[in-house]
Amino acid sequence: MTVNRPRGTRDFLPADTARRSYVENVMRNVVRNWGYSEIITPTFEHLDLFTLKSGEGIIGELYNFTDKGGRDMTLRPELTAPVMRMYVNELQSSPKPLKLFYFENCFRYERPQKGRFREFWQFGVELIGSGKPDSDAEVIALADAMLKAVGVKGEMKIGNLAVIRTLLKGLEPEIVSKVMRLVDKKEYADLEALLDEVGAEEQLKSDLFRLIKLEGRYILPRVKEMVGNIPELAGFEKTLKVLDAYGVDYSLDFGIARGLDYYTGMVFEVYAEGLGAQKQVCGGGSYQLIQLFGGGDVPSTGFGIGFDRIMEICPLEYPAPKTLVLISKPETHLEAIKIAAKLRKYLPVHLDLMERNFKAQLSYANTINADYAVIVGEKELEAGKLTLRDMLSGEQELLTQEEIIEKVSSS
RNA sequence: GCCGGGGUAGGGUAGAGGUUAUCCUGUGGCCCUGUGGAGGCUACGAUCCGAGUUCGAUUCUCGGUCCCGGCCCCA
Repeated sequence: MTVNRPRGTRDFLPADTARRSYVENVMRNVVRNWGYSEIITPTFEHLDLFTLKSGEGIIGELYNFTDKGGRDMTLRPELTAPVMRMYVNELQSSPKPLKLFYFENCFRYERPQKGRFREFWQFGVELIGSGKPDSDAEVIALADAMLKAVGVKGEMKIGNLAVIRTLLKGLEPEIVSKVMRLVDKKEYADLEALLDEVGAEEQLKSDLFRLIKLEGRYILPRVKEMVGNIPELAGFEKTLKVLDAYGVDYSLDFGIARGLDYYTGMVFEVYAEGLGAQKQVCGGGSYQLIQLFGGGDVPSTGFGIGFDRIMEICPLEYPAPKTLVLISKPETHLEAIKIAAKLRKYLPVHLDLMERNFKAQLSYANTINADYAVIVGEKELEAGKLTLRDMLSGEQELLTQEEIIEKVSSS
């Protein structure tokens, strides 16, 4: 009987893993240079943490379980809630703004398809404690910088929920939720039907449709005509000015309407081509979640990047380090081990572990695509040197260990 | 949860209701104990699972499962 990997999970082979961790570190370097600190939260949490945030309805999409103490638990489906929980538990009195990032696996019980797995990785950022325009702008610019650093070209769309909420303030809360869902899905026919059904005013209808069809970078004046000069727009305008200074390319879209109540103002999404039905590679915005978890009234802004989708379209290749294979004979094998120990301080070194003969060791070096073979034979040891063979050109020269390290490192 | 297309060695494939199920590649060993990539020999290695039809099923039928894509959902 063979046991297969669970549905929706993946094995990452050595080459995949090397590339993934390379790209991951490119992204890490960007966020670190923006002054963000990495955190790690538990792989599983109390089920309540997520039902509190997203409602009981998400249980169907969670990998939840009851532990041996009878507690309802779940593998984490995302990291914003855990980070907020961590904040409330341990970080409330730390200096603001608090700038955190994470790179972790998440689990969702969903039907796998292109760009969607049951175990997937999220790279995310949370900026806690500031609701100022500059903070919103920094988070957007950081997402933009991270995507650029890994060579992903996407379309950045920015919106602000205050606009559509102002427009809809005369409607019942549950109607507002329905409207926002339809807006987000761009189902305009259903939207019109719903508005007629609830007897919305003509003015509201025409404004709403105008609003969600507005596109581009310079549509704010027309938005103001509809909702007036609400204070949120002043801040939003400032955010956009900062983004211009950062040189971020974006377009505005007030049809981004994440239905969940804790999104308060700015929202943004990045879409990329080449991903089939799952085009969104990044989503974020400003939100209020901390009160929900028992903390104070602390504004936050954050985003999550779907790392697996990034890997699908990211053009970066892993620059493999130069690799050596030491080739020895039975008489020189122990000496080769001593030499390997020294060389390994600088370079990846392979040694024969299968008692192969000279020729087979060289053949192994070829098979694994080693860059160099280092021959540790009697002749070399007598001379106090080693033969370095370039596996590509076949050229050989007699060198000291130091010369080998120097030559290989600089090639 | 729903719809469509698939599943033959580690990877890629061919075939056929019937004797030992192809071929390529891979990996180990040998030819070959100080010079790899070629070649030869050799070993390893597969019909997704279950039920049904049949004298006989890997092939046909049904169910399951997994993979791929789409819908729904997307915190």
